[in-house]
Amino acid sequence: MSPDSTPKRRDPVATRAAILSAARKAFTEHGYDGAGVREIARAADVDARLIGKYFGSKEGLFAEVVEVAFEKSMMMTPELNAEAARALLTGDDPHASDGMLLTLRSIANPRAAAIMRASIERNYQARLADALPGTDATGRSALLIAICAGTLLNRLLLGSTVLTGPDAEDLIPYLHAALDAVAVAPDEQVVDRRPGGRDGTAGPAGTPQAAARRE
Amino acid sequence: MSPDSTPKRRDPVATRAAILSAARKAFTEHGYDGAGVREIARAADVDARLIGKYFGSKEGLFAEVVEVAFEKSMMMTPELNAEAARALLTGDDPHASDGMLLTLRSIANPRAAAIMRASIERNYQARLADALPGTDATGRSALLIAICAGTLLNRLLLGSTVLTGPDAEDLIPYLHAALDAVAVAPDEQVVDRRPGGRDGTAGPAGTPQAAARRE
DNA sequence: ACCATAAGTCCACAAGTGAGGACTTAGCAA
DNA sequence: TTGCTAAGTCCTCACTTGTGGACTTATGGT
Repeated sequence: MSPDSTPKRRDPVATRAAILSAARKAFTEHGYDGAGVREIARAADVDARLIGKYFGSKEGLFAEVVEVAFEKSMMMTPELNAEAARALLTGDDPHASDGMLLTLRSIANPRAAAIMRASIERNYQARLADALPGTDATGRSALLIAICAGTLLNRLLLGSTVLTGPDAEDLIPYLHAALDAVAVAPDEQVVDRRPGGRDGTAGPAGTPQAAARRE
Repeated sequence: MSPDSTPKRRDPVATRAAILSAARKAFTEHGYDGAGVREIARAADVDARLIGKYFGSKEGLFAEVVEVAFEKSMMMTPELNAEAARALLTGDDPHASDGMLLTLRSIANPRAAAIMRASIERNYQARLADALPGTDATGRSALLIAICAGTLLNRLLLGSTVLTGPDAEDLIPYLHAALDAVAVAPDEQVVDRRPGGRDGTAGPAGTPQAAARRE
């Protein structure tokens, strides 16, 4: 991009930030193994050797990227399950699922997986567990993460035809119900699920089956 | 392994099978990008060039591996959700989830993803949808696959501490409920969920919350 | 003004990748 | 027994990977 005419201004913090930003993009797009240091350096308009200078190694750079990857990630609470289900199945915001995509595309590499596990449990799963009422909060939050990850995997990475097609909207209530089955405090769940209870996709639970399937 | 003393017996079908078997193992263990043709050839005790001869390319070999990867995969029906939840969270059978592992570890590569999507929708998701009562069977089967994939991902690949620990058993009912929320015909679901209905992990649904959470 | 520190650059290495051409030779049909 | 097809082997190519050493030069403190 920049011709070698100007020998490049020296700005350590800007350089570091540029590398970090380019790395975040490259890793979420191509995964840990798929993204090369040269490619990242080129995108950051920086010499490749600087990655080693600033972050020690590719692995060190990855660890720092992962650490901030889940910051912009959408947060989930039991009350937001309806919106979460919709976002997971129709998702438009390109940055909401960046952390998940980064994880899914880098999961094949065991070292990357270890780095991500630690960071996720500390920065994301813990917050999620705090928002969950009832027992087994940590385990249930892990389950919620699993459901979200699996849905995004099937839709965005595998490219499932049903989930990418227009009929994906019809599945929102089912995904919503599945999320509620794990997230919502069990006693509330039972009450709301009664036929004649709250309808459609609103509120916790509410399996919208009453109308459909009545042949 | 075999010293070059004997120049190797010629047996095309056995050679082909050996390559296929070694490739299946390598791909499920290290993913598409992580497994090299030389490594596969060495494991099959075969010259690397033969892979090109028999399968055209690494991609061709992968496609054939994927085609049979979900054969031994455990099948799911709404009635088996309890066992499925247990298997997903405590899973011992190393071959039951081979197809899923292969998928999860190769998903970062777009070409591999395209191959897998086609094969999964044709060989696995279709069968699963046939077993689902009610509407949106295809979409719901995609959702079920997503939940299973996400759980295995979090437990086996990411290495979630809760899911790998001994407390994972406590989560079976929650996962069971989530699966039922998608798989079981909605009307049956509501009936069974009533407190005082069927208990524990048995039968469809049955969120086992009655005992827990009563402070 | 000077100079030491460190930011940025260039070249190189060793190892690995997937793929293909040219060759030897085993196995089977005549 | 003689060929001929194809199975198996060897070597090579062109390329990419992450990392490191040695270098130049801008920058800020004195």
